[in-house]
Amino acid sequence: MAEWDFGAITPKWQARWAAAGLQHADRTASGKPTYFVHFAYPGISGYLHVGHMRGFTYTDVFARYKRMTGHDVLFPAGFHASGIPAVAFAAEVKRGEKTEYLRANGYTGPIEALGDPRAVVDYFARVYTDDYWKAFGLLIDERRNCTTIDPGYSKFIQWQFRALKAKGYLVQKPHYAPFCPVAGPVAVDKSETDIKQGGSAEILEYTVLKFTLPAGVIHDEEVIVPCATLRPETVYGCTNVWIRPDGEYQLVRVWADGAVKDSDPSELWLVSRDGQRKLEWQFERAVDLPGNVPARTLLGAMVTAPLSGKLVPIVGGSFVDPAIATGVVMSVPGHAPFDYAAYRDAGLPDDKIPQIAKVEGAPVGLPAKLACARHNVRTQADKDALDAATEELYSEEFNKGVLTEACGPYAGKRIKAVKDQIKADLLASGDARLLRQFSELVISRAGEVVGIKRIPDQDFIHYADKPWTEKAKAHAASMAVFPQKYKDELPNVLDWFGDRACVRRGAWLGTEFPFKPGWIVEPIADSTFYPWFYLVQRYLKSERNPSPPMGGLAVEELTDAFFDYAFNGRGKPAKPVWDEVRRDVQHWGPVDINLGGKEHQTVHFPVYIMTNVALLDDPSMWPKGIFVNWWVTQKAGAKISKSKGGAEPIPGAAAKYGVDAMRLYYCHVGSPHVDIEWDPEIVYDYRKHVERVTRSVDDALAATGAAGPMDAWLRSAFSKVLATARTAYEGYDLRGAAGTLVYEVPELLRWYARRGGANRDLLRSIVADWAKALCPIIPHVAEEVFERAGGKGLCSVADFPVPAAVNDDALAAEEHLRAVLEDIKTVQTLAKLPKLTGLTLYTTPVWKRALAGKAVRMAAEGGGKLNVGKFMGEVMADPANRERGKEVQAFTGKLPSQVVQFTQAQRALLASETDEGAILHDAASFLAAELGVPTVAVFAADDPAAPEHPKRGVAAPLKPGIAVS
RNA sequence: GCAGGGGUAGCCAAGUCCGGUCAACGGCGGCAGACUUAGGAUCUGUUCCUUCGUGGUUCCCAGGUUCGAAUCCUGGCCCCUGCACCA
Repeated sequence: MAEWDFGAITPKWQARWAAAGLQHADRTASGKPTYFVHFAYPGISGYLHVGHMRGFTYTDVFARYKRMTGHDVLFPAGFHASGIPAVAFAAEVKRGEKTEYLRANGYTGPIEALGDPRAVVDYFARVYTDDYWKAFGLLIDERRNCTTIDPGYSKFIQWQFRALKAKGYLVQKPHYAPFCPVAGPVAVDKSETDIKQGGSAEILEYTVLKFTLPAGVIHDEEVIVPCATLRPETVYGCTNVWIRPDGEYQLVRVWADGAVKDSDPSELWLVSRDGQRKLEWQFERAVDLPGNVPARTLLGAMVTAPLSGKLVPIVGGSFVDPAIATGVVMSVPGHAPFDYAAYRDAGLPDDKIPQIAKVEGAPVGLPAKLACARHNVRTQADKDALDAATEELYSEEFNKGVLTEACGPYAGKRIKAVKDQIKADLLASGDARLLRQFSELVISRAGEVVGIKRIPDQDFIHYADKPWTEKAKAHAASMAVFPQKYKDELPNVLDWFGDRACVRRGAWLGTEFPFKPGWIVEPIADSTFYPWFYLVQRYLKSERNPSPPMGGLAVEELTDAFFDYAFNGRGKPAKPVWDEVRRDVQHWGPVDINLGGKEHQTVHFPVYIMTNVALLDDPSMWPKGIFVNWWVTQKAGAKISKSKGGAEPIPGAAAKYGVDAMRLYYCHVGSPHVDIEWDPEIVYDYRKHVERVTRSVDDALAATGAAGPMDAWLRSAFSKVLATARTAYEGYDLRGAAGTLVYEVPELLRWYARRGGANRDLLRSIVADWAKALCPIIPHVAEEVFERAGGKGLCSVADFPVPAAVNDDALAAEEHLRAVLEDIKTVQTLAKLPKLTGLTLYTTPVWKRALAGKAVRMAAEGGGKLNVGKFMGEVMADPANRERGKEVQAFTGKLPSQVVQFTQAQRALLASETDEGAILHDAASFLAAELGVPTVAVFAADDPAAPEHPKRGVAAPLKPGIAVS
C-alpha cells in the first residue's frame, strides 16, 4: 500500500489542475448554468494569517461543489489596494520599521524596494496569490486578477461615479473630519496608520449652551459664555458655570453659519485658548479677538442660563480642562458627580441644589451626592472614582430617569425620550450650537494635535435616499443570504445606512474623483461594484495579458460608453470586442455568491447591494447571494492581528498540518457563522481525521471478496450519507457535509467489514464516490483516493455522485441488530458474566408482533399519536386476543407510550413484514464471534420447540428475551 | 449612546427559525478493554446522577404559554462585536 505523503500529494494535484486549466473560466456554449462566486478581496496591508484562509477556503469549496454539479464556474479574485494601508506600509519600510517583519516572513528581496506603495501592492498581490491561494488549492482564475489602483480599474470607478451622479445619488454638504494642522486630513482608526496616538478615539458631539453675560461686565457688548455638555437636558439643574480659575480665556467673534459679511449679526464668545481653534475650524466664520481675558476677572460674574432663564454665578473649578470643547462647562451638581464634588469643595451649600430627574425606586437624595458616596469620592481630585460614579449615574439616569417638575415644559418626560428633543429645541431657538471633539487626545504622525475640521463641500453618496433604499430592500428580500439572521437584519441595515462621505484629500491610494481634482475616492466607495470588473479585466491589454481575446481593449478604450454598453447594453458597440464583453456579462451574471467577513455586514454588503441596484438596468443581473463568514480569533479572544504578522503564518501552517487538514478544519470546526478560536492542537486533530479517511480507504481497497449479503446494506447506508452530504452542500452547510462524509463513512466501512462484507468491486466504486463527495473540501487527498480507487480523469471535474435508492429494510435490520447486540452486552454486564458460554434469544411471539405493528400503523395514520380507545376496541374484537385477555391488556397498556419512543427505523421495521427472527438467525454467527460464545440460539418465543426459560415470556417486539449463561 | 451577536454537559461545539423522535450530532479530553509493543498511534466500549426502574435532574437565572420547551413569550444577569472618510 502506497504511503500517503500529504506534502507530495498537494503539489502533485495542484500541478495537474493547473495543467488541465481547471481554474480558467471562459464563456462556453455548454448550456450549463453558471456559478459566479468571489470573496471580498483582501486589503493589501501585509502578510495574512491563518484566519483569512477561512473565508477564502469556503469560497473554493462552493466553487468546487458547483463545478461538480453541472455548473460553469467563475471564481476570480482581486486586491483592494486603495486607501491608507499600502502607503503606511511603505512609509514604515522607509523608516526601517518593517525589516524584521519582512525577513521573518520570507521576503528575500531588497528592503528599500518596498518603500514605494505600488511596489508593496505588487509584492503582496504575488504573495497572496502564490503562497496563500494557490498553496491551498483554490481554483482562482488568476487571468482576471486586478487591483483597485490599476489604471483600468480607475476608469471603471470614474464611470461608476459619473453614473451615480447622473442618477442624483451624489450630494454635497458640510462634514466634520479629523484634521492635522500640518498634514491636513488624517484617518483616525485603531491601526493608527496616520497617527501616533489616539487610534481608539471617538468623535463626541457636544451641545454648547449659550449662557449670556450682560454688556458692560467684561466687554461693552453682551458676551456668550458657551458651556459645552453631553447632557443638554440637565440645563434646568444648572447652579453655576465652571471655568478654570488659573486659565486664560479669550473672546472670539462668531457668526451663524450662512452669514456672508462681517456686518451680518455676530456674537462674542468667551472660550479657552484651545477652544478658540475649534470654533475657527468647525464654524463657518469665527475670528478671535486680540487679548486675553484672565479667569479671575470673570469669577463671581452672573450669567443667564438658556431655557430656564436662571441667573447663575461663574465659579472656579480646578477640574475643568481647557482643552475640552470650549473650556467652559455648566455645573449640575445634582446629577453630575464632578460638579457635585467641585461644588462642595467650593464650600457651597447642598440644600440649594435642584433635583431635575428621578429614577423610580432610587433612594431619596441628590443622585450625584449618593453616587459620590458610593464611590468614596472625597474631592474633585478623585478622578477615577468620579469617572466611575459619572458613568454609573449617567447610564442609570439616561435609561430610567424621568424629568421632574423643575424642567418646565419637559417635566414628567423620560430622559431617553426627551433628550434629543431638548437638544433640537435649543439648536432651533439659537440657544445652542454643536461642537465636535475627540474623546481622547489624538496626535498625528507630524506630532500635532489632531482636531476636527469642517469641510463645507464634502461629497457624499446619498445612500439615505428613500426610493433607492426601498429598491435595495426589496431586492435583498429575494437574495440567498447566509446566515439567515443577517438576511433578517438586512432591511434594517439598509435603512440605517446613511449618506456616506465618498472622497477625501490626502496621501492615499485610489481613483481620482472625476468631479474634483485632487480628491481621491474613498476605499469603501470604490469597492461596491467590482465583481463586474473581473469580466472586463480578462480583455484588458497589459504586460501580464499581452494577447487578450478578440484583440482586447487598451486602458484608454475603457470609456463611459464602453461601460454603459457592457453592463447595461446601452448605445452601440464601437468594436466587436464590446459585444464579447457584453455577452460575458450576460453569461456569467448575476453574481451568485459574494463572500465576506462579518465586519462587512454593516460596511461592504449594504453598499454592494445599493450600488448594484442603482447601476444595473436589468434586475436579473442584481446580486443573488451573500455569505458572511465569522473570524478566526486568537486564544485570548482577540482578533488575530494582520499587522503584527499573525498567530501562525499561512505557509508554515500549511506545511505543518497539511492543506487538506486545514481546509477540513475550517469547514468542520464550527458553524461558519461563529468565531472560532485558533488552537494548533485542534488543527492537528483534523490532520488525524484526514489520516483516518486515508486509512479507511486503504482498508477498503485491500478487499478482495465478491458480492455478499451485506452489500445491500452498505449501498443503502452510503447512499443515505451521500444524500445528506448533498443536501448539506446545497444549503451551504459545510459543517454538515464534512461531518457526515468524514466521520460517518469510515464507520460504515468498518461495520461492513465487521459483518463480513468484502466486495472488492462495490468497495472500489464506493471509495471513488466517496472521494468525489469529499473533493470540494479536501481536494488533494480526494484526487489521490480517486486515482487509487481506479477513477478515470480528475476527481475535481467528475460529476458529484447521485445517491441511489435507499433500502430502508436493510438499514432497519442492521440497526436492530446493533440494538440487540447492545442489549446483550447490558444483560451480560448485569449478570456479571465476563465470559459467556451460551446465548439464547427469544424473539417476539406472533401476537405481540401483530399488535405492535397495528399500533404503529394506526399511530402513523393518526399523525403519530395512538388513539387508545379505538385501538383497544379493534384489538378486543378479535376472539384470539380476548382469549389472552390479561396478557393482551398488560402488553397493549404500554404501547401508546412506546410507539412515540421508537426510532423511525424501528417504526418502519414494525410496520413492515420483516421478520426479526430472520435478522437474528442470519446474524447468529456474527453475534457468536462478537461475543465470544460457542453458539447462539434464536427461537420465536411462541415456537413450541423453544426451550423453557423465564426470559422466554418477556420477549417483545424489537426486544427479544435474552438468556445468557 | 446607537445597532447587532451570544450564554448548551470537563473543554470546543451542533441543535434554537419550523416545540415532541433531545440526556441533547460530532470532535477533544477522561476511563476501561483490544491490538501492538511504544506512536503526539489505531480499534472497541464508556463518560450528568442512579438503590438500575418505561428512575431522577439538566441546556445562564426567574417567571409564563403548552398535554409537552434547550427550542416560543416576559423580565433579569453576564460576555462579545460594529459604528462612517479605517478596511
